Amino acid sequence: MFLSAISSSLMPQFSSHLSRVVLRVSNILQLQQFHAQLIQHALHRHDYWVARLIAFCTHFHAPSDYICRIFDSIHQPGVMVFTNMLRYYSKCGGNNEILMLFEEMQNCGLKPDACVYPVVIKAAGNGGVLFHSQFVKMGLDSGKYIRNALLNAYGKYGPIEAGRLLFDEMTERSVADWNAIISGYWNWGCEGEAKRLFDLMPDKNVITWTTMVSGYSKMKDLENARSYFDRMPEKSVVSWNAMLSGFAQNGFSEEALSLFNEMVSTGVTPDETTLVTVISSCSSCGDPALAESVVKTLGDRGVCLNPFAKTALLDLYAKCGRLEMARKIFNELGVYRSSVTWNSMISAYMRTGDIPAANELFDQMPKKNVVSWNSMIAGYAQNGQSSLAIELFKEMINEHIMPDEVTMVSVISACGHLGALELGNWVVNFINAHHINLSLSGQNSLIFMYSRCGSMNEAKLIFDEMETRDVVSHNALITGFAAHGNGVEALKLMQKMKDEGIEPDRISYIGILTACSHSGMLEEGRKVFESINAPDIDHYACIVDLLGRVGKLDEARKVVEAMPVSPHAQVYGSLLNACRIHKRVDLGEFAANKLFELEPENSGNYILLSNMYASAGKWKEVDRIRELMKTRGLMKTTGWSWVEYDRKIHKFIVGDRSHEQSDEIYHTLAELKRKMKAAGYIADKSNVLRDVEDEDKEEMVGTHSERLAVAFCLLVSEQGTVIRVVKNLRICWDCHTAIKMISKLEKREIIVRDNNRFHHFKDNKCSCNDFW
DNA sequence: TTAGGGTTAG
Repeated sequence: MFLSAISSSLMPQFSSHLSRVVLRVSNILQLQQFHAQLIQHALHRHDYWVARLIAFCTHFHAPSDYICRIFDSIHQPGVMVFTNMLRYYSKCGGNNEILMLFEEMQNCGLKPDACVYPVVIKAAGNGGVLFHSQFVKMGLDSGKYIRNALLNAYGKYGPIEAGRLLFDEMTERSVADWNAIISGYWNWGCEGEAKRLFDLMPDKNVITWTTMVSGYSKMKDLENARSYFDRMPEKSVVSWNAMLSGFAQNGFSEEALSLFNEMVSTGVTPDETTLVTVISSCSSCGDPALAESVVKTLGDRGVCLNPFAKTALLDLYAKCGRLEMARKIFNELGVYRSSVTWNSMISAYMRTGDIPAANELFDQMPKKNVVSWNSMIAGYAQNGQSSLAIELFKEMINEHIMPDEVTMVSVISACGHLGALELGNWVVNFINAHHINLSLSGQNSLIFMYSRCGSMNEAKLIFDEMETRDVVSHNALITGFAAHGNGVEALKLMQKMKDEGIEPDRISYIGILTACSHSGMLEEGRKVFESINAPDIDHYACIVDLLGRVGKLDEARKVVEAMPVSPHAQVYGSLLNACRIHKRVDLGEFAANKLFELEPENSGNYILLSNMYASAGKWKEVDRIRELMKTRGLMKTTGWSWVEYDRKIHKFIVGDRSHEQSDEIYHTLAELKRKMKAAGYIADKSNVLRDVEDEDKEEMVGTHSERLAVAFCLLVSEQGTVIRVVKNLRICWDCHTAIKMISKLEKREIIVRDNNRFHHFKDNKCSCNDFW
């Protein structure tokens, strides 16, 4: 029957025989027999028959190299062969091949069939609309399918207004045209116009309704999505899938699973896409057993796992900690791995902290996309490798991969962890220059970054300018106030968030209590602590710290002894620190002994105790602790000190001479020493200079690297500017004294970060109110 | 031979 449409001039002499063969082709084997017949009759280069052959290949999913061989064997393909090749590539998503073939076809002087244009427009992506004016000139713009393809291109890539103009000009509009423009409006977030056209549309079909469901889902308006879904005159499996993914992608995985049950009990047969969404929902619920049972049940009904579903399953196993199962699927997928498969496996390794394995896959990955880079950058950041995260971000830019908001959240957060403000500011400029829009989580990360870098004014500015704020936004700012010892602002913010109807969570309370503690606000802190519904162990650590810092050491000890849960190291750490400040050796020894039981390997605790003895002038005890550390093999653990300068992080360690400006740094240090001597800072009980001369002791108190960092800052910074010493600068007693003196000698303000806390040194004074 | 649904990163 289909042969009757072919003009007789194209019919070769054996056509009647072949037509019988053609009619019998119903699988790939018969297709090959048909091919053999063509060769036998020397028709394997004839345009019409080869075109038929390619159409069969497309229909029966013949391997691509088989089809390419057929195409390549024709020296001068005609319009029909080209057309069917284009259709083949259209079916398997070979957009580049379509554009190349289309060009080749024109170069050969062949006039493409009108049916080719919609395929080419679709394949051209955002370039599809460029054909529009060409079609107008050629008089092709009245073609039904061409106009629909153009409408789709405008809907997907914009400008949507141009699509609307085309739509309005049309005298006859098909259902597909209406659907295309409505879908286009959803794509551009124009809910009002999408709804208006939906209401105006005369004959809506199931696709129209489904477009509305997925449109509202994408706008996170699940109430309306569900309402349209419930009102649909008929539902297809795609409609169910749209509603399912609406729930799944907006974090309502349990609702998705219950809708899936409803779908099955209604008698709708799920397809492979359903399976993908359901597996992903099981993954969010942390329920691999459910996913396995669904896979099995649907498998029994003939629904199989396509590469999408297999990737979803891989991700499920990865997230449930079954890495070997995930890797097995990854290996089995072979050529069917997509970039999503690779990315999922990379982040699986990063999640378990296996950076080398993630790195290996990243290097092997054939086509990296922005998510691949984001997975790596976030992975580094989450594994405490902030500097490497930033290095990778720079590499990404060098490779001309455009970062998105997700990239920036990781990078901003990495800058925050490093306390690298200059770098942070550069990142903010980058975001502005490239018009990267920051959502709530992006703005929250900015507040975190500025707070960690000590720029509270900037942090507040971001906070104040935000349209909506959540508990994380408030916590980021409260934690910043806490680090700066600003209890008043922290308490104000707590009240403000309550007024806005946002209930403080455990993190908020830790921040507020810390702020009170660093400001010496005993009564306010007590009140807050008493108001917490069920204070946890960290809240206890905060109140112990507060009581200890203000000198209520016995009360602090009573709280520790009366705690409903057994205290962790942080609780005893706070107590020991308080004992150091107030020189309460007896209680300090009690706390230290508890700490040595809980964390025998943590050299910081020994240093804290040693510093307590030092502040009390008990030098014999200081030496005893040093010996203890030596016998326990804890002398090697010396931290790096990091300084941010000119958007680079400079690292220093004890006895370090690896820095390229080492000579100048040591020279500056010696100069400082000379100035201090001249200013009379020699013979007092401070061990500042003693440490500089005694390498052994330096290692114990770990201040040499810090002083190198300070010397570096002095070296590179302009007179009078703020010096920013970042990360790992544990300010022990002598270092604190040293920086105070430096600030006076050099007449500058020095800002030093001590873990989460900032110290502003100016004119031999420090902003903190500890009793140093 | 047109229009609706899918997996990954913060």
